[in-house]
Amino acid sequence: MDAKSTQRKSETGGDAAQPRRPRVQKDITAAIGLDICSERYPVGSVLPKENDLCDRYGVSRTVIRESLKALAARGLVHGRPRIGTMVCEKEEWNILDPQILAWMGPRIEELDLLGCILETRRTVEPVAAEFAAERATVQEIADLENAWKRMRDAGADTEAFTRADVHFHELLLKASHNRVFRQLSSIIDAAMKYALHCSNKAVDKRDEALDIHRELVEALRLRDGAAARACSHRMLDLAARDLAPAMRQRGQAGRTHLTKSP
Amino acid sequence: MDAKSTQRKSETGGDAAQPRRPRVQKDITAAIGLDICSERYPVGSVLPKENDLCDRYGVSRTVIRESLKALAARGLVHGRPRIGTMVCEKEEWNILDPQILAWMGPRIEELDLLGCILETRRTVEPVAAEFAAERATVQEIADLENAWKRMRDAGADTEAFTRADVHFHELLLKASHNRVFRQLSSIIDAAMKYALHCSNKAVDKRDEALDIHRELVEALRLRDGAAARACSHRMLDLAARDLAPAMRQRGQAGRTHLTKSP
DNA sequence: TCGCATCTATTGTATGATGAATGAAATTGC
DNA sequence: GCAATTTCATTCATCATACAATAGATGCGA
Repeated sequence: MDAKSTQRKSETGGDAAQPRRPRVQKDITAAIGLDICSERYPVGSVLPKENDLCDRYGVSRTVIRESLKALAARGLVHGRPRIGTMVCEKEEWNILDPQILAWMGPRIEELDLLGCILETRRTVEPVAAEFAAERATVQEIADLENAWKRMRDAGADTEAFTRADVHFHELLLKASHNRVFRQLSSIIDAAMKYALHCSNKAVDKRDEALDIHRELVEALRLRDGAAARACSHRMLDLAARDLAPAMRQRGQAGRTHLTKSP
Repeated sequence: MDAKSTQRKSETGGDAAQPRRPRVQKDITAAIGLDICSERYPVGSVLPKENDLCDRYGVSRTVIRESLKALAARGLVHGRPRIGTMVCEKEEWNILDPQILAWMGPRIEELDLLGCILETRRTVEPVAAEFAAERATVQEIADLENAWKRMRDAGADTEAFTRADVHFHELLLKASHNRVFRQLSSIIDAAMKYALHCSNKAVDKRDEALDIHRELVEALRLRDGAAARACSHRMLDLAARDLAPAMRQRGQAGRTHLTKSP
């Protein structure tokens, strides 16, 4: 009697013969976003007018417009009345957005994400650690320890390890009790995941990282700001070392800043 | 026969006798946002269901929904099916958003914006200055100098001075050629305006600030990273000094970090 | 041919209606 | 009496359509 309860057809890519108003905006957004990231619509070009896009994708203008709005919010396109919707310069793209990272696929490497994320971490994390040492609540410190335990227990599961690692650094920024840092955390979240994933590929180096993470939690517990800061620096030195090959292999990468510990 | 061509009435604020579908979404969004920020809809409460809001404001449900979506994007509210739209905790609010700052009005002070903005600047700006010293293009340095000149020529016009000041710091972050810093710049832009406005209220202290800004441009021109960093530190010491009264007058403010120069 | 007003195509904003999803309350089965 | 199920009100997503505003194209007169 539950023939009706089994109607959870979530066939995202399928065409299906049941034209019952499926949820398509995500797909349309992804399709256009993908076409932009793959330079099928090159930077500076104007994409087809909205009505043509409606025909091409077989949806109403509402959906097209919502999709374009979503892309505009990510800095991919910029619409002007009567002119059309133009693809923005890559400089304008919000490359920290998880969707864009997904749409870029392997081409992420062209963006020098690893470099600027590492620079940002070097700038912010030690300070955040120091702040956290005096401001974090016991609950927040406990949460950090739990995240550390999940890293420890991840075993060979690189995905799980990275997930816990990202969560750890997210919690650390939140524990700094600075609203801007906190917001920064959610902004760079997706990029952090990518960066940490690259760091963590070398399984044999994870024990070392694990130790430093634990030491950091210990420093917070002792309310020792200087020690927390130092831990953070060592952690980043480690990350820089592990990332060096991945970054060197494509030249660029800002000078010496990535490996020095001031 | 051209009675139709003279219909360019763009009276934004007026009521007008020809109510032919005015543009109202901005106003509705502001009205609800204002009601939330003034705690007429307290944190945690559920605001009226969409149809009631339609009646109350006399617009279609589409407008209400777009407005709620805009508020949700700012972290003010969070809607769930069947439940309704709930006002989020203040912690969730994106207090860096220009609109929210405007809606908060004088109550901005409750948010400790000055403190966390200053902390962030202390963390990021010196590093950005150092990066800029080696990476900025000559054009970018020239732009910075132009911003400085606009500060110098602002005279008694505090608004113009602050505008140029904000622009200067925005350009500095962009000149660091780090995409995360660059993005940070646009995110904290509105809050910077507020913070610098507070700093710049004391007209007699502006000459000092002006000098340091010029020195920073000079350091960039000489590609002297250490000097640029030092300038930035002194600039922030100055800002901290000028903000001290505004911040002290309402307790709080994170410990010692705001006035020390590491 | 040049400069100005007018026209027109395209994007932007608003409306009402309807299917789809959701979760809490009412109802039924045991 | 309690738990599982159904119902139902409400939000979410889409659609078709109409109106508004704007910038480029057109055309007219001097």
